[in-house]
Amino acid sequence: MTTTGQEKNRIMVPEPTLQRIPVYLQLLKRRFDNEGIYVSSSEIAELLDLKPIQVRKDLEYTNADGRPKLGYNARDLIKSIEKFLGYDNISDAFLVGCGNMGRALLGYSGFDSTGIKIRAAFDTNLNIIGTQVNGHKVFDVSKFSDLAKRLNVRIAILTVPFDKAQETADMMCEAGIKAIWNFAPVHLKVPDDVIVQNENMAVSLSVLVKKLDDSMKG
Amino acid sequence: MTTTGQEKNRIMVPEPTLQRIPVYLQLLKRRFDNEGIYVSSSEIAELLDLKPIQVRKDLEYTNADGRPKLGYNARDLIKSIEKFLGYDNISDAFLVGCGNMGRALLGYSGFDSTGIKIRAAFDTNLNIIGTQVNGHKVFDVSKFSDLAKRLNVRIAILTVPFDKAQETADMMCEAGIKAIWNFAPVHLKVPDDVIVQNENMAVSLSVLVKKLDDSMKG
DNA sequence: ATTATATCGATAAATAAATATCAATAAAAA
DNA sequence: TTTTTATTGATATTTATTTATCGATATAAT
Repeated sequence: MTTTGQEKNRIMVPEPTLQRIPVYLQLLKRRFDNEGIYVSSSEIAELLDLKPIQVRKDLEYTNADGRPKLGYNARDLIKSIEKFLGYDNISDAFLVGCGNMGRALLGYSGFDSTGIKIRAAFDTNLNIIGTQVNGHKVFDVSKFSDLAKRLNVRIAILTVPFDKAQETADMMCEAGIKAIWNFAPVHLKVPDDVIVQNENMAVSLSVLVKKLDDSMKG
Repeated sequence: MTTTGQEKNRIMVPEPTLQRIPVYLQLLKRRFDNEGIYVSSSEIAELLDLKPIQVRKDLEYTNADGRPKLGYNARDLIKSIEKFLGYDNISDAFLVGCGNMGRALLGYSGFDSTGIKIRAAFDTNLNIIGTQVNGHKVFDVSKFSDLAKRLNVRIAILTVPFDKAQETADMMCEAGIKAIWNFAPVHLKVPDDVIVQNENMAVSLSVLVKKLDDSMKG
């Protein structure tokens, strides 16, 4: 019998909740990260256009501890969420594919707070191998496996063209990668113990265009 | 009484379905776009790790017409989905913020198929105003409103730093923009008739890290 | 011509997620 | 001190989404 990856006696967090929790964290760090500040579910809800009940229910999963009449101590809440998200275990990541999207991610500073550090970048293009891209050294893809194993890297960012995506993913999995952040517009086939998070830009844009289309017609 | 934007007597499409439909289209165009080819819900499901029933139910919303024993005519199915997604009405978009992410999107070729065309880019940086970035002319942001109104542009891509995001969104809404694709890690406050699609990279990465963390511990 | 088979599509059931209700509680106000 | 108020958090309800069942049907095999 195969499980879907979740253990039985572990608290199951709904996917929508899981996606909202980092948003709460971003907000809290930006606007409430001061000594002794309290923040209520209704304040958070107001700022994010959600309902207070939903915020409260989501925060329960992080073991946040609120106080009647006051709300949550913001500092404590931030700590609860960070613990929940596993930010204590800072992880290294490798990026493969230094095209437009790869370069953008290498230059993005917003990941520091997520406990992730892009350690190295890889490509097949001889013209950029050996150079630095946004402060990251670029290696030949053939070195990926060795380095990943040596440094025990578990997270990979996949930003290669779509027709190279599956073979790159295969290579990553063989190198011991357990989580792939996939920007190629392709559904990757990976072993059961590998997690894939898709970032399919064309799909997002399609959804937006469809909603606009509906709202114009409706 | 305010509605949430959906009309009463229009068929309501579940959000998860809406997000899967463009994925089907990508797959079909890439692998089944040939004369007379039939494709079944089970084939599609197999390729995307979904269940046939779900695929069939999703496709029903597009008015796809399947045939027992054979499945769907691929060409017809593609047409159904494209019609559903509103690809007939090709739209222009403006992009504001030519940093790393903005440049990546300006260089991304995968949007052509979604019926969207980035017509111009905008920035505040005098060094790049007037230049070309990935084949797109960069204008001063102060020109956005005029041009948007003149060309009747309804879609905007927001790739400015987070602390400029809300004011940029405000400017866009005043210029008549009705759909914002937001890459800033901020929840935007916009009028009810404006659609926002968030692409919050740090959030996605957090979710991935959390899932990895769980799968290691579990 | 008949039978077996693979599929769709309608309806029903099960599961997951969002929302509502309300008792308990701690702070603030009277 | 007592009352009012805003809030959490437990439980219950409602709504949304996924999954199952099964009759109808068109093709292919016998």
